[in-house]
This record gives sequence, structure tokens and C-alpha cells, in this order.
Amino acid sequence: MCPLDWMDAKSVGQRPADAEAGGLFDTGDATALLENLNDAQSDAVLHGDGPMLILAGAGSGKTRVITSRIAWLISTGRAAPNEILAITFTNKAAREMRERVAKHMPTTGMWISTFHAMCARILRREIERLGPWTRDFTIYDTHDRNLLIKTITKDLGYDASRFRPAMLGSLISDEKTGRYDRSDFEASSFDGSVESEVFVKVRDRYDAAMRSNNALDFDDLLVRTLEIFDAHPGARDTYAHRFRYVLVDEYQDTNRTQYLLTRHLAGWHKNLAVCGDPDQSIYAWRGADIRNILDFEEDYGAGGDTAVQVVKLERNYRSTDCILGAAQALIRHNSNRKEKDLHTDKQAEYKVHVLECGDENDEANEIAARIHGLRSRGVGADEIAVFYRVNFMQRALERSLRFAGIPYQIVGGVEFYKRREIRDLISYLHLIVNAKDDIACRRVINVPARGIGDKSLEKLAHWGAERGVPLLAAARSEEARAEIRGRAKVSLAAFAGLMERLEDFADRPAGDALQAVLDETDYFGWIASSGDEDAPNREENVEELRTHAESYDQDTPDGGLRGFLQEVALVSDIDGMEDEGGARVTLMTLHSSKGLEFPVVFVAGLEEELLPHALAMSDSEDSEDGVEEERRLMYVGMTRAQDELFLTHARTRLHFGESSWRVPSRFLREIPDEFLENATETESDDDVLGVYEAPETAAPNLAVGTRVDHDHFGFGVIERMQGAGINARVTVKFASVGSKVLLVQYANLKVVTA
DNA sequence: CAACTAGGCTTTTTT
DNA sequence: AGCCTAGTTG
Repeated sequence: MCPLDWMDAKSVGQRPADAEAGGLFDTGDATALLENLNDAQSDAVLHGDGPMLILAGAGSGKTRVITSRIAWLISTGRAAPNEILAITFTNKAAREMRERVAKHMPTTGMWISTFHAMCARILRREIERLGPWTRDFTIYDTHDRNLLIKTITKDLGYDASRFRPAMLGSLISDEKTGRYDRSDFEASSFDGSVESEVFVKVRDRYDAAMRSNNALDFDDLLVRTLEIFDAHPGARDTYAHRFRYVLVDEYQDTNRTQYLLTRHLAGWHKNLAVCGDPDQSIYAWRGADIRNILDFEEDYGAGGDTAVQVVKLERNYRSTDCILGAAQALIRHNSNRKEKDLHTDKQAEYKVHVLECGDENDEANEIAARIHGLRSRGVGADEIAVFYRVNFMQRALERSLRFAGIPYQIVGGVEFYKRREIRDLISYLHLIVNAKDDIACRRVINVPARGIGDKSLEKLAHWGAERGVPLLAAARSEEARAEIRGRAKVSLAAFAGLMERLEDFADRPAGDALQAVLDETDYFGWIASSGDEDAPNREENVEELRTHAESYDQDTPDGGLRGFLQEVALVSDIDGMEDEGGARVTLMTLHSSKGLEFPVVFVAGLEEELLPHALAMSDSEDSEDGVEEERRLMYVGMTRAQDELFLTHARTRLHFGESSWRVPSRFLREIPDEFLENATETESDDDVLGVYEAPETAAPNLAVGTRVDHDHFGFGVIERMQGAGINARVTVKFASVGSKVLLVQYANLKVVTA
């Protein structure tokens, strides 16, 4: 096998279970594909050549249309499998689409992936055209990116707490995803300020560092591919000629760079089908530009020889009329949208439930209790999902579910690949493949702790920088080590030797390489001796990584360490979601829920400042744009539900260790009563911007004489209550320390019932 | 010079 | 409540 082709290994291994060996697919299969499609759906499936825009409302059977279309194109001989390019939003969606197409025919040679995975694949072949990079480049995730920016910022002598790496990083990203034009930058007050001066300096240094580290960040994957397409038409045409049909899903969430890539890829055959729903555009903050889909018709129709075929999928097969009605009523509050007539035949058995709760724990307990009820009614745990706006909300939910004995899985959150031990080991592997990866080297040079501290590291980095030599090369240089004394010097030599022994594993299977790292570093020994109470957990994580690597080797014999690292770099939260392994309730952010569906859905935290989120309203130029995107997010969440939908909010919530009063979300008021059950008390008597009145006492369940439990002071009895709302105070007589006056909102008192 | 401990400050969402 | 930074100790 040609070494450049190792990225193809994966698709080669894929073989549909029910494909007939050899032979073509009988045309009868094509008619079977069209069964049970409505008119609009079959229009989309049967569209011939030329551009097509599929406006697919929530739950309108979009995935089925795309997969049927692919199958139709192939079974009618319009395209060979390797002439199909389908781009999805997540790796999980790509995997599912491949599986569904595979039910009809072999998918060998078909490209079904995300933009990022596609670009990574192209770059593994083409990037050497751009100069310093080699095809062994490392992909940096956001965390790696921020680490590098931080060292650069400090290196330039700036205060990293004033110029925060994450902030600078997202500006760099904004530029690359085309969120801002150059002219926007120049026109803004940002230009010419100290901030912009710092930004420009950091950005240029970052760019240079990425080249010398032989690394690319997520945005670079797209941008560098685009650069190659622009500068090397021959290279571009290889792909443009190959892909006779191009399909892009979730088109409303593509950014400027992805738009341009799509233009290149579909530029030859011009058979581009895009699919999406402007009402579900929720990634503007990441550079997604809704104009891509809104202007598609004009864009691809104007001056072209074929008009754009526009198909509207407006029949919803997912939700009940009540859920759909509520969601539609909500989204109509967005002024900046095209109205569409989404309808369903499914009669509601239940209205949308609105649950008002005391605090975040009550909310979580209430959800757990409802789930318990649902399950005893025969609803499977895997048929239930809980969505929330921000990750920290997961903790309270998790605790309640665990307490209630309800099995659950969390998508995202403390992601597996973000855990320290996993990052350490992956960094070792990166360093084996790409010796120029200074971020990886910095990470592992003192892991396990071998007495190489900041000072030695900086000396080494300085030595390397002066000579334009990577950190690892410096560590391996006797001359560089001569500048360092004591135990650090000895350890450095040991580290150099270690890496030399690991070097050869670059071309070996991932499992072997990982095992070598574990052996060489005595990683388990180091975990065990750390005395960390978390040690067993960390060992387990490492075991899981080992299993992961081994199964990758098994499934992808030609992938090797490089292939494994690539896959790992691009896995997303949602990709880890398991469909098997016992029925479990799924917990995830609203953003992650896109594209999924569940019979029963809970959306928690329907409060102002949380949903819509405060930062979404403050940080865009136009706060109304921010609110509209939040409303779309809510819309996405609601339309995931098939039969039953619960919306919950709390009166107080603990955030940053402080409890505060919450105002129910405006989104609740925007849903007409007719769709709701248990309308909240704020419904009736509030004007448009109604303010939620805090109850007289901070906690209605507290009263003089109530027995309470306090985290620190233990048991006590309430002697006196004063103040109201946020100032409410109680005097509690504790068994241990006598009487104390406490602010109710901070005290976290639990009523003792027994 | 590296490992350990206390205070400050922060988190929206993710390929 | 946690993570990072700065200050302290071995």
C-alpha cells in the first residue's frame, strides 16, 4: 500500500453486513428506497444534476432523504461510491450515515465525514505543498492552542491575565473562520488599540510557532486546505473532479471558510446539495454564517445554467402537535427568519410540562422523580434525555440521578480525552510521531515527575529558540544539557534516552506504542505512588485508553499510531455517545443535542441569564442577535422530543458558589398557554418584561422551630428569621457551636424531616 | 530549584 | 466549587 494512502484504510475496512458479494445492486432496490417517502422527500431524493437546497424542518426525515439519495445516485449508476462526498456536522452523524447507506450497498471509497476530518485527510497528502509542515503534523485542540498562546503571550512580556489566552485564541479563530473581514477589523474600535497591537503580535508568533511545531489547530485544517485549493488548482481539481456529487448537511452552521471549501469541491460538477434549517443555526459564535444557507439560491443560481432546485421538507414525523406547536410559537418570536409551515399528524397525549422548582437540587430531584415515574410507566431509560445550557448544570443532575438509582450517561462534560493522564499519554504519542511538537514535549518532559522544573525547561526552550531547534532536540543535545546542572541535567539525559527508545514506535500499531510508553515511564507505578485518592480512577482511564488503542488497531490494521492519533484528535463529545451498553438516560448540553431525537426530553434551567444566557446577549454587537440564537437553541432542544417534553426552572440557583434569585426565562412566556400544563405563576400577571418577585421568605420550607442540617455546623433548630429575599437571615441554634446568624442563600440548610 | 499550600478569579455553547 | 498563580518551604 502506498504510504500516502494510509488514511484510506478506514473506508477500505468498512463493509456492509448485508451487501451481496460482488455484483451490482438490482434496480428493484431503488424503488424500495422510494417507498413511504412523501412528495417533497422524493423530489429531493430523485433530483438529477445541478445545485439543490433542501430546507429541512426539524424532524422532517432529512437524514433518510440524504441516505436514500446517495443510495439512489449509486443504484441508478449516476455515480460510483467513490464519487460521493457527504459532509456532516459530527463524526457520529458521519458514522450513522455510513451505516445507513451501507444497508443498501457497499460504501467503500465513499467520503462521509466532517469538514475537519475531510481536510485532515486531504492535508495528510497535500500539506507538503505549503512548506514547513510535513504529513506527520499534529492536530492541536483548543486546549493545546491556548497553552501555546499563553507561553507566547508571556514570552512577549505581556500579562497573561490581562490578555487571556482563550480570548486571544478565539480572536485568532474568528479571523480564520471568516467571522470578521479584514475591513471589519479595521473599522472597529479594536483596531489601533493596545489590544489589537498585542493581538497582532501574538497571532503572528502563534502562526510561526504552529509552523515550527509542525502543528495545525482545528481552524488551520480548513484554512490550509483552502490555501492549497487556491494556490494549486491542480491539487484542487483532483478532488473536484473526483466528487461528482457533493452533499453538505447542517449547512446553516457552516462558516465562511467551509463555504469556500464547498465552492471549490463542487465547482467542477456543480452537483451540490445542501441541507439545513435556518431556525436551527446555533453556532454563530463559532463563525457559522447563516447567510450561507439564506443566500444559497442566489449564490448558486445566478448566472448558472441550471436553476437551483429548492425542496422544503415541512412535514414533521417526530413530535406531537403540542410540542411542535409550542416550538413553532417560540421561534416565531425571532424577527429575522423565513416563516415555514411545519406540521405533524401526531396527536399529543400530554401537554408540555412546565415545572417550577426551588433550587438546582430541587430541580434535579424533580427530574429524577419524573424519570422514575416514566420508567414505571414502561418508558425505557434510553428513551429519555435531559438537556441544559451550560455544563456545570450537569453536576446537580448527575447527583440526583445517581441517588435515585437511575442509569445515565453524560455526553461531553469532563471529556475522556481532556483528563490529565490521558493528555499526558497522548502527548507522548504525539511526540513520538512529531518530534517538533513542543507543546507535547513541554507536557511530558516532567511526567512522571523527574525533577525538571520551570527553570530548566525555560533554559532549554531558550537554547532551542536561539538555534531554531525543537525542544526535544534540545533535550537530546549534550551541548544544551551542559547549561543545566544537578538532578535536572541527569533527568534530562534520561528523558532523551527514553524518547530515543520510543522513536521507533512511530510506525507501529497504536497499542504497541502506548504499551511502550507505559513500560518505559512506569506510568502505573507513578500513579500508584502518587498517593492520590483518585489513583484507581486514573488507572482505569489509562486501561480504557489502552483498550481503545487496541481496538483501533484491530479495526484499522493499516492505521497505525498516526491514524489513531488523528482519530483521537477529532473525536467530539457527541461521538462518545453510546447506543449500546444498557438503557441509560442521556445528559447533554443543548448544543450537543442537535440532530438527535428522544421520546421524552427535559430541558432544565429555563431562566433568564441562563437560557437565554447572559453572555450571549452581552457579547455580540447586537444583543438581539444573541437572544435570537438562544431562542433557536431552545427550539432545537424542544424539537428533539417525540412524545413528551418537560421544561424546568428554579427560583434560586447556586453559581460560582453563590446562590441567586432567578427570573423564569422569557422563552416560557413566549409559548402560549394552550400548549402548556402547570403554567407558572408568572404567566398571568406579568407584563412583557415582567420581573419575578422574590417570595417573602428566602426558603418557604424554613420556619422558627424547624430542625435543620448545616454542612459545617451540623444539626440545629431555627430560633429566629429576619429579612426577605436575598437578604433573608436565620438564627440557628446548633448543637455543636451554639447560636449563629446565617444568610439563608449561603447557608445551604437542609430541613431535617425525621 | 522543585514540590507544596493558600488566595484570587473565573466558565456559554464545540469541530 | 475548582483551576491557576503566586508565595513558602524543603
